[in-house]
Amino acid sequence: MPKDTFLNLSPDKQEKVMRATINEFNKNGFEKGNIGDIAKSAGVAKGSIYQYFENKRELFLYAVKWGLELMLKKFAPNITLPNEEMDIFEFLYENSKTAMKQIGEERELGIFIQNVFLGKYSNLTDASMEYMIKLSNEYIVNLIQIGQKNGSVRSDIDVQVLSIYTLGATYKLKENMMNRARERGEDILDEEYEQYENDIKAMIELLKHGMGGR
Amino acid sequence: MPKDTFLNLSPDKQEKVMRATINEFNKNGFEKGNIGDIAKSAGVAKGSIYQYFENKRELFLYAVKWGLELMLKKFAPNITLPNEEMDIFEFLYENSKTAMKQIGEERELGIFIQNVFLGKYSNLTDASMEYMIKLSNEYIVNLIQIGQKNGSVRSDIDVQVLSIYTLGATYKLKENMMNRARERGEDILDEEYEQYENDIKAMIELLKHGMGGR
Amino acid sequence: MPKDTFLNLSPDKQEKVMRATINEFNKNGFEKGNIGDIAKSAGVAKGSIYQYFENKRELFLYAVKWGLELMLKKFAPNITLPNEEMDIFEFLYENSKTAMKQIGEERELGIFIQNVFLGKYSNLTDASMEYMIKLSNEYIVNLIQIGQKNGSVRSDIDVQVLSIYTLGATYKLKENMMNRARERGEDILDEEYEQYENDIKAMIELLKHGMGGR
Amino acid sequence: MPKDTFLNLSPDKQEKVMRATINEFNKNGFEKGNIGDIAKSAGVAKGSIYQYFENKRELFLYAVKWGLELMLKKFAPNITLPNEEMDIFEFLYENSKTAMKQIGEERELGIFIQNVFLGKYSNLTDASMEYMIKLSNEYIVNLIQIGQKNGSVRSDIDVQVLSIYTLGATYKLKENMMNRARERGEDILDEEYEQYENDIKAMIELLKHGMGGR
DNA sequence: GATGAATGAGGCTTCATTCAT
DNA sequence: GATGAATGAAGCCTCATTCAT
Repeated sequence: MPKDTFLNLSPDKQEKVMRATINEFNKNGFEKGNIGDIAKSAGVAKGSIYQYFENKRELFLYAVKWGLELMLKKFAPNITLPNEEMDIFEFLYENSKTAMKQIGEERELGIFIQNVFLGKYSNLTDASMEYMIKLSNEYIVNLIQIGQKNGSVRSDIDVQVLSIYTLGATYKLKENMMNRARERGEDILDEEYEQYENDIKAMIELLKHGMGGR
Repeated sequence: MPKDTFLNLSPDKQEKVMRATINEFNKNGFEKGNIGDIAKSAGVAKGSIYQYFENKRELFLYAVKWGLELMLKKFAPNITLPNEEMDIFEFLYENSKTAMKQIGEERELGIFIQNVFLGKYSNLTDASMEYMIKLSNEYIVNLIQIGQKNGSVRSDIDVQVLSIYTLGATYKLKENMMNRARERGEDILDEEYEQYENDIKAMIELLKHGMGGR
Repeated sequence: MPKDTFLNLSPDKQEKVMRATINEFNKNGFEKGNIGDIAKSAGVAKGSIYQYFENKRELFLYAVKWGLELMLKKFAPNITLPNEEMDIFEFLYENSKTAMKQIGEERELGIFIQNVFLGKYSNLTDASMEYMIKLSNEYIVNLIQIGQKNGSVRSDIDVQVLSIYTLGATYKLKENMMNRARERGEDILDEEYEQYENDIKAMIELLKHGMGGR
Repeated sequence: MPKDTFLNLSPDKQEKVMRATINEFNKNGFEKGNIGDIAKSAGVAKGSIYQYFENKRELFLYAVKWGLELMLKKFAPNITLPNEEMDIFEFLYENSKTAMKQIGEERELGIFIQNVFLGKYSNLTDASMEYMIKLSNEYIVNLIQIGQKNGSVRSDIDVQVLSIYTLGATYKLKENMMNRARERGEDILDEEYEQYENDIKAMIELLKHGMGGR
């Protein structure tokens, strides 16, 4: 969706523009997000933004795409893909720890993407974003189906329901971590890592066995 | 926080203004929400809004308060308060069914309140709103503690973690119901009720026993 | 220019309204002067102001008239009228001391009237105000002519020029006293009276003999 | 205090904006002065004004600065600086004649600056304006001190008092000339020049020798 | 292609005046 | 006549987008 002018920029410049965009929208939301400020902090002219993107909306939308792809490029190697034999909860645990580290390294970006998926910008979603959300949903569904096949996940409940449930159960915890990450400045302390890890463990345990007594 | 001018209006008029407000913010969010349109659809002059409220922000904030209180007034009688002996999950189930009906009857309002608590307007929270959120949090914590005392909830996990988890696990489902309610027009069909009920049951089951195999 | 409704009010009420008016315009000027605030501080309803006066402008204009008349009523007995034999400068001196005391007793009013004559509200002057200004001008002219007749004022310069000159020469000093009166709270100290008196004496001396050397 | 955007404009454009500003404020005062009208009569878009100045107040304040500087640039060469030997009254006379011509050539500007110094916009004064007023005061004090040294001004009266007196005595006359200049259209007739000159002469004479008889 | 000034629609807010009780 | 709520015109200011260089 960006114009060719943008794609012809050096990757460094592109990144600078994108990060400026993401920071601005994180700080002020979409409506109050200011194109002039984005341009300034990216070190380009305001007019240039309009040579790169049709309008504010397109800029935003592409920032989402760009952010997601960066995440994948940067962290995909660390992601173990699910396979037929693995215990799904074991997998989630490992995955979450990875995500935690990612958030550590890419705070702003992580917050941005989270907000997008949490629906903060729900008025802005378009076809491409819906596609991405669909993908991420399929990923979870796939995961659960593997779990059901190898018996690590119960089969008496519909996959879709399980998927939604998982997303939700994970959501608040992530949000919590986001907020803490935000309040904190740059550095993550070891004790915090431990804290996070404990939270994640508890969450996985709950996902697996529920919170019922006995 | 409204001025006396507003409180002196007939309840009918007050309601008309509030519903117009809520509809507008639901439709366009806070920044794009248009005072002129609110006034028009409430059938008052734009200037009148400013005799009722200091500014847009106060209008919004009061709409939240008003919405919550209406919800309570309207549905509180149906809400069973938790008591020492009750099974927490049983309680959640009953509660959710009630909530479901509420959403059916007060679609716009329900969506509005949800959005507020889901953080869509997070820049706007003020002392009074934080207080309400705190209240709702305490409510859940209280619930869980009762459960832990009477053995219906496991005690080896921290109350706060359980509380966050519960909120999250419930959240996506609610959202889902919201969206469906939204897309649908006015009428809820019987089959939908059934569908909702099944979803709720599944969610409670998962909350209780987890999604682990066996 | 006020409507009969105003003139039928008790003098006390009338005074309250007028003083509130004068205070407001002193504080905020005409444009920013707020009818609602005037009403509030006069203890009447905003609508009542419009039953007393046609509009803001008329209210202002009448406040000027009222203020002037009050001044006259209150201080006229103290004012020695000029007579054929008196030394004009002696007369001015006595007059100024009186004015000084008046300012002490009717600070707000004095400031208001001064501002009017100093042209702060020059866009608002109407026929009646021009008439008053003309009167006050004639008063000075008359004074000077007496002086010229009895020899206390030089006759080689045009009366109009002398009149303007006198007004001007007096003006800055008055302004000065006004400002000091304003900054000070309620009380005038004896030393201040002395200070004022010295200033006045110096001014009269300059008026009389000029500031030329020798 | 204007933004760079303004300073980068061609001097012609700057002048056009400034004159439009000054005219508008002369005509309607600050509160009623209309940014849209200023823009229109300067031939720029309303929004542009806000790219030049932070807000209405800054626009006004800069117009004062600009006006003063233009006056200096334009007329400074004609101004004889006071020196130790000169008769102060002679000096004032020459100066006033110059001022008179200036008013002839820059009517609107002259009126504007006069109004500023006469306190018509007293709510708006800021640090920079106070500084200018202080300067102009110092100028007069300096003048008088020279006079006292070389004997052309009496020494038995305080410099500050003399300074205030001079300002005042001059003021009304200037105002008078202003008003006449205003009422008249563009052209100054020769007879008027003569009239002015006579007035000035009379004023100087009064300043010097006073209006006392004999 | 880059730049940054120019544009003007749009929105919040104020408040003199009118109106209904 | 008094009251104070209702009205809506008007104005400052923001800022996405366009334009000229």
